[in-house]
Amino acid sequence: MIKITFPDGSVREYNEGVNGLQIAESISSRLAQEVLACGINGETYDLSRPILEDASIVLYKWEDEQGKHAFWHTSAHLLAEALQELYPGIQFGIGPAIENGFYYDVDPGEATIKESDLPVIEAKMIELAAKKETLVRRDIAKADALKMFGERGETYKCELISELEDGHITTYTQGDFTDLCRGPHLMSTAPIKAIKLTSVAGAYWRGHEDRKQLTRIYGITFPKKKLLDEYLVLVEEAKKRDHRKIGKEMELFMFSEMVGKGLPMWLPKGTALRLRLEDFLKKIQKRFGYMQVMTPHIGNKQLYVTSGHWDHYGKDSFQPITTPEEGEVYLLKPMNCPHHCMIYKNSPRSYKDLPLRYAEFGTVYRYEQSGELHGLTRVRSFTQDDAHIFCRPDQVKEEFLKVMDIIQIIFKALDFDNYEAQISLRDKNDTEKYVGGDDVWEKAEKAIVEACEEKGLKAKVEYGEAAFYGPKLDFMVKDALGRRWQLGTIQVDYNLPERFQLEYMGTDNQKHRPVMIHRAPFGSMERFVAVLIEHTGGKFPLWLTPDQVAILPISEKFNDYAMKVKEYLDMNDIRALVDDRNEKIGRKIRDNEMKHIPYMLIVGEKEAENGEVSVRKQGKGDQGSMKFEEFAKILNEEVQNMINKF
RNA sequence: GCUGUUAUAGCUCAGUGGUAGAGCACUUCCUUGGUAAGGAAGAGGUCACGAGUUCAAGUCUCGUUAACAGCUCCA
Repeated sequence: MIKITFPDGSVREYNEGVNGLQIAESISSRLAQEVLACGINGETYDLSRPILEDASIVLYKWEDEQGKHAFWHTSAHLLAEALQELYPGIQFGIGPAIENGFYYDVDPGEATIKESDLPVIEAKMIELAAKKETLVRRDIAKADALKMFGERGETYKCELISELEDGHITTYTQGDFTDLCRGPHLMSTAPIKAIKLTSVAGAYWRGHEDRKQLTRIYGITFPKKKLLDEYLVLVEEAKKRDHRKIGKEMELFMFSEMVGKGLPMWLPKGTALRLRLEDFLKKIQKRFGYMQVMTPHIGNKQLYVTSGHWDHYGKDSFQPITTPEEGEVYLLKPMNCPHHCMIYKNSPRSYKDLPLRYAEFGTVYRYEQSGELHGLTRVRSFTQDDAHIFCRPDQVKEEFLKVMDIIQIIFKALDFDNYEAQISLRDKNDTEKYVGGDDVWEKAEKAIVEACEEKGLKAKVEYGEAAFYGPKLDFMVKDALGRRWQLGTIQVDYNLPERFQLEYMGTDNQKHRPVMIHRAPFGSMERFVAVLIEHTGGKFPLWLTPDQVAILPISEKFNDYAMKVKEYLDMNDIRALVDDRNEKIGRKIRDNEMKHIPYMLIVGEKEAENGEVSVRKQGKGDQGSMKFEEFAKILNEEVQNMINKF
């Protein structure tokens, strides 16, 4: 007998070799129907896998991440089984469960799999799932695995097997399909009731651009059709928050083929929004001792040769600008740091001057690969809310912590509470990619890790994600569809000061090298506004929104009074518009609600006589009447209260 | 850059080889109203661009450009 401990602490005894399903059955038949996988001593097991020793158990259902994971992993195998039938000779790469569903990377040889083929594959999956085939787990010796997959011509699988340790290799079989797989899986394909293959795309084998591109098929499955329908509605809802769609509807920004791809233009309303954000950050930066600077949009090529950027990105950048002068070469600036280094160098610095914090909303130009461009989140010209802090080595941590404070203030002010922090360090096996010695890298990496610890910030460490000149701390936020985007970033850099020979005079009357911190709390104005749009669905906070007030005359007779109110609001720094269309009031309310305008002022005979406005709050309806001067005062107070919190 | 998809009126979209369509938006007229869509009329398109097939192309083929999903990349 073995002892099984349940999550509530209770202990039951079972025969050795009992499995998760039998344990579930011993509790209730309902549970046995719903359970998908189980956790044994923290490791997820198949329900049919025997338990051989005392263990703690957690039974996972659909509601649990582990349950969904097993469900989708088995779905990936079901997809593969269907593909094997429909495309004889097809080769398989990997097919994991992901955050929402699963995918399988396949090499269909001569055939191509197109989006229009997906319904056929779906139908085959449904047909196979209806057979309720059980999944059988087998241990297999490495040599046998290589032989078995080798005979089938599965070169991708063989490559994977060759890297595995003998004695730890398992396969799963359902029906005629056997896959190299660690599991865990459902007991059978029976629970898979609703299937949607969502897209087909290319994906490089093992993520390497220089290896073969396989065909990746994405899908999602559910135990009930109703859940699939709900999921599809959710996705549709999320698409309505797409910043590209809202940006067009609200006239915030545009693109033009004539101007060029990836080159956004800010329309008046979008500009109003962006300028507010910039003012907001400038105010905070002033408090933290920053000084604004401005630099040109181009720089001499030599500047970037010195910084090292030419070596790293020259070929993949907008190409050099030549002039009528022979041999004179400029580059469109892809970052602001070299310019700021030159500002630092403009005069001799003393240890007493440091830290120096130069800030600039600097527009930069990067030739991103065409397939990478994406709305405002990935563009070829964008404005960084950039700053470079030049400090003494003993000031690095303190300065780093202060930048973290600024980022926290901003994220809090705009309700970005679901961010993830990522510490991006260098890949120690590929030092070619980086400039600078191990000692400075270690110092810089240590500074970031310590700063995060000190702040109690839970950050995920990613190796190989550092910039070529230094490690960084990035703040990632998800968009409407769950894609992660890097917004705020802080980077510690010992290298550029070296390359530009930056110096300051120390207390010892000797020259020393300052440390540079690069930071951009928004990341870029473009990307930040994009994510902000998707988070708010276009319902921006009152202090930020382009149009704060819409004045709606009951009839054309009151247009003059409405204009008078608007003029007063204009004078009081309130952004208002008059809807003077020849429409009924109900219509004007509807249209302006849909434009996400926070306040509507309805004016008719009563209001015009008394110098009043009838106030209507977005989504909240009629709020009663008041003098328009009073409304202006209240609105300005509301804005002031919001801003004072920052 | 790569794989797949798409491009028709300002916007959302229908149009499967034979005269270019709808709803919304827009303009004009009627209506002058009280808290989420009043009525009528009108204007608006080199069907992304360029070749080709065909008696005939928005529709089929090829190329280009741009956009969308994903991969790769992201100073």
